[in-house]
Amino acid sequence: MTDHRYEPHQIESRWQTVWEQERTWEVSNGADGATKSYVLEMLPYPSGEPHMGHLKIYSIGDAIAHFHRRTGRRVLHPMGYDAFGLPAENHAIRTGEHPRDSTAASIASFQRQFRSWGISIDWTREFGTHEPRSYRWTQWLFLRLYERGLAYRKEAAVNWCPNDQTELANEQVIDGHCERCGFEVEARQLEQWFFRITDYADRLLDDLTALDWPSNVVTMQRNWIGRSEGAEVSFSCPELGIDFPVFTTRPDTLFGATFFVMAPEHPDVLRLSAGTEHEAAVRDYVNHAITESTDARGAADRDKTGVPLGRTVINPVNGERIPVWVADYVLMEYGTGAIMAVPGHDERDFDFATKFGLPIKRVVGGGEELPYPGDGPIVHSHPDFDGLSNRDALDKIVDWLDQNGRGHRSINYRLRDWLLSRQRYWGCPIPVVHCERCGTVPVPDDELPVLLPDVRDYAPKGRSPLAAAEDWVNTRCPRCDGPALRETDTMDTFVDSSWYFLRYCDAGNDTAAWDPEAVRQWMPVDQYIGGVEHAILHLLYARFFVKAFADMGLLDVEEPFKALFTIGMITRDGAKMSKSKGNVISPSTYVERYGADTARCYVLFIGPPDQDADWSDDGVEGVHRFLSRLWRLGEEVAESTGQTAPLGPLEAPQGEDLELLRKAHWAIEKVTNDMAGRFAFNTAIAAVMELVNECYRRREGVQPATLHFAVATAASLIFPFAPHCGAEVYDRLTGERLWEQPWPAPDLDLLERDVTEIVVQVNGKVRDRFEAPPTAAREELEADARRRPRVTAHLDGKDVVKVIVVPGKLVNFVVR
RNA sequence: GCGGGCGUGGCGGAACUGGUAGACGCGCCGGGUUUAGGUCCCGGUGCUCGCGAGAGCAUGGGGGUUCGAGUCCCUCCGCCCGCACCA
Repeated sequence: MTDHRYEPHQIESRWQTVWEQERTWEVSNGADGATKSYVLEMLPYPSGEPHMGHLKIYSIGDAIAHFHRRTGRRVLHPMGYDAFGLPAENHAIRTGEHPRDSTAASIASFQRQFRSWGISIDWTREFGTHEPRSYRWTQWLFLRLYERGLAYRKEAAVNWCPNDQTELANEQVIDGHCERCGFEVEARQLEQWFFRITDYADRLLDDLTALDWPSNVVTMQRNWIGRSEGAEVSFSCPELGIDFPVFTTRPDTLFGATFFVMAPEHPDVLRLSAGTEHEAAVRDYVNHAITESTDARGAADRDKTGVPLGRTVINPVNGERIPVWVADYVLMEYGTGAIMAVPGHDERDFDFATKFGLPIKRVVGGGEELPYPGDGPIVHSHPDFDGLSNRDALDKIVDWLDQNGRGHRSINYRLRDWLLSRQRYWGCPIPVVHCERCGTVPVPDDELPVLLPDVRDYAPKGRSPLAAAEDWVNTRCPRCDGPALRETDTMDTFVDSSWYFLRYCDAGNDTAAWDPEAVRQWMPVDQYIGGVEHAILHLLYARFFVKAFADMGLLDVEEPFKALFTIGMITRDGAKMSKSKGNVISPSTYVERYGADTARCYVLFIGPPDQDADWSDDGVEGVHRFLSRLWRLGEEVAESTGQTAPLGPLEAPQGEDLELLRKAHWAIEKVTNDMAGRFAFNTAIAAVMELVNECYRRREGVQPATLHFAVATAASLIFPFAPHCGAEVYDRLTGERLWEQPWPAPDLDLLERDVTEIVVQVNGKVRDRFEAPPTAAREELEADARRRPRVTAHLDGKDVVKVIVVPGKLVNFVVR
């Protein structure tokens, strides 16, 4: 063995310099006929330094990018930063450091580390979402959505985080608490900007079927959109001359409605109770309900509360008068903010009726007890429907309602419009002004970007910190030139991340967000990679943007991410890494100690990439040992064969040569399948380990050309995971640049064996094994198997009832 | 409550359509190289019984289908994730 040591830092910096100087990973927009592949990992939020999750996600993406390149595709693999957002702003509030400065420092650290990891990025397309050259187009796109009526303003009860002093989208409220700081969220009424994502509910739902996404993510999106088919039915209140429509998925149970409930926020609640003996009680109840936290109100297991309004409404199907109540289990945001209550067939209505002594009526047969939510024949309803299955009755009842003008088919969604305004500093300014005379006026395209002004105080005080920048706020109306005020809200950072992948296609464009031709070339993203925590928000918003832009003629794809892969977390000692637990380890520690190739290979080798995996320092050592072995083998073979010459194949290899060649081709096939068919990087690396082990075991017994081929193959196969080490070994052996070599193809003829191992079972238990030609006939195999001494021992004195022969595999004797 | 996933040696994990359970790595045991330690190289290593050939038991528990089940079906237990009064 040579006394050379594997020195990853020298090797890695050498190849990184080559790639940087030769701009190896840059790709132009000029099509050259090769199939394109857009490989994208979710862009990082630059805060502090990259962590293990970053190492994992970019190691995965890079492996895929390399594999796609070497299998003949033109690969776009860009990088950028989701640079606006709360952590940088909170840091500014604490320290006074401008978010721009802390963000720049963090970005520099990410850039340094990505380079030290050797990730194959086209750096010419890099940008941060906080740069004016980038958010100029975020604003431009906002205005296009505004023109189409897809961005609008309305006053709404919003989720307000009293700690962060900002409102939150529904998606950012977790169990009634702020997603970021954990504070309990309150309700507030504010004028807010929304995107009309609900217009796209059906398309967002329907197009899920065409996506190659993990099924749990598809299910989560489907549930989030929450499409329900049913009917809208009008209940009238003749005293006040108002009709109250309700949405129901169960119009078949209309005859079982025994009361009617309105949400506390319903605009007619106070009017209905006015003048009744319940007026004061209703007012108290509503005030209490509205100020209560969404957390407490949302709990499904909480006791039902409510008060009667002292009014009745008429059930359109039977003319019955049923009492109206107000109760907080009815939500204003869903349906019409009022429901018909059918306690016999709905658990919530049943609980309410039981608590307040309201009548409970069965109108669908089946089930032992009420409430019964299942199917069955209609009973106690109307002669026209009684006896029908409830499903048939449902259609007939809706038809009847429709003909009589009392209702119609209807669809409701759980999905709400996307609230995008934030009373925050570090975000993209919303490019509109408010003019006393003209109202809301968009800033003209040629005045973009509306630059984020500098302020002294970042702390929110119930309004955006931008409101303090008076010189900036006071402006002229673009329409009438009168005095006007700038919008001081900034955009949710999800707006930035909903289109960044389009900008990569044409990142340098300063006359348009993108050239449609450039986007046509690269979109959709062929493989998107990211954390499952973005399964709903980011992925749904990005899909909405792409559909909206497609409708405007800006794009010709309808879906941004053709395939999605979600990665599992890296834990330590079984727990999520966090500062408070003190169990954080950083990638740089390991890159410095073992080199980037070891760190990258290890995060892939640790287990299936979509599962959580626990970090182990001993495991890192093992991977480092493997790369060292591969490298030393390369040195040894290069020295003994005289280096820099690809050796020709052996003619008619035999014995150990044949065995090692077979192992090499077996590894090629295995790694190729693991890369192409699935994301089994762990077993792919294991296969290369097997090949290297085989090289060591057989290196004394094979011809130099055989060993040379096997080692070069190992280098070639490890390249997507450990590019520096792979390139180095391959270069030593052949003088060629590995990334320019096509991915190896297995010689399947060589893999065909002239004997296969046959397993012999007796009653399903393995008793012996022997070798036979794969073409051996069943009778022959059975006879051979029967002759094996270890088999006869188990057959003696017993009846062979049946013999199963699977040619090329096994013989099973069934005995009694 | 509803929806989805998972459960395999001392540990991380392999096992593609039912057909040799435990690839690969860690750890451990033994041998070699070395003045020694480390490195490195070779071999062994699921559990129980047995000197041994070997036998029995093993993929969370129980049951089933099958010549044959980690894999399919039923059931129970445990853990994880998502949604959670959406009418």
